[in-house]
Amino acid sequence: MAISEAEAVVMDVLWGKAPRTAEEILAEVGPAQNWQEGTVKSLLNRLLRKNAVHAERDGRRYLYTPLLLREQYVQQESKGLLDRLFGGRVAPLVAHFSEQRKLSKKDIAELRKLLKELDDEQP
Amino acid sequence: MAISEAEAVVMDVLWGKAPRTAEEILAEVGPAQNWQEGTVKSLLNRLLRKNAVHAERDGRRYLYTPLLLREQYVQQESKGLLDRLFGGRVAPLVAHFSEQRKLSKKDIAELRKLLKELDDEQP
DNA sequence: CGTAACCATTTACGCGTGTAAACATAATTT
DNA sequence: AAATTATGTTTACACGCGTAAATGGTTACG
Repeated sequence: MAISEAEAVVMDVLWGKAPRTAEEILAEVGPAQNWQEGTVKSLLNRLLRKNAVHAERDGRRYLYTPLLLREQYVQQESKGLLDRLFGGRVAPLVAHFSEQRKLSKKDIAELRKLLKELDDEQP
Repeated sequence: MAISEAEAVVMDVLWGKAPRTAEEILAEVGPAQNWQEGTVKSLLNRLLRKNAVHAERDGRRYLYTPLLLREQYVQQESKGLLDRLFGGRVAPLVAHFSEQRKLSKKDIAELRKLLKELDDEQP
């Protein structure tokens, strides 16, 4: 089953550094998110049930490690959006942002570089 | 309030051609989606409540027209994903697909053309 | 040892969603 | 006019989500 947005916030912490305790996760995410302890615990339990994280006992507490990889998650999410909105193709997405003037100088420079690299790979 | 995925399917029909009756929408979307009549009606009502469509009486039925524009919706959705997963920037998204080898020849060609056009615009 | 502190697990609750069945009402057909 | 059809509106219901309170079980401290 897919992980929800709130759950993804917790995953993000674990992707940043793992393993972590619930307390550490709360410390990193609680203030910004305005979450209580119970909220983080619930999310962790749901992630456990979804096999997105693994918990290992460490004394009286648990250490949580991500099982779902960030790459996998990003892949699913982006592919979903691409399929739903752009016929599964990347160029129309970029065109969309281009039309909205949402491409920064930096984006454009990086895209150029990327295309050049693709050239070099496949001579 | 944001429109849901099922609601977006209905919007898609209306974006394709409007105005439309509920029956026409069902005809276009029912088979693929395995939806009954009631389902489409419910979704239309929720879209009405969210001010995403407008309904105009036409004899005994209604003609539905989109109020929310496809552009707006696509913008919201893509920006959301970009912000959540790629720090709000387009290039990393493209890089991601590039790494996953999900860029088609056609994509690459189109991206090239797009970048060239950007060049020409801003000489 | 009894009790407080610390963690985790269970339970809760309102809300949106997906999916319709029921119901209401006006128009058409018999 | 009665029955049927067409169409929209209301109600339903299970499920996931966001958010947390309540409960339960250990360890630590007085």
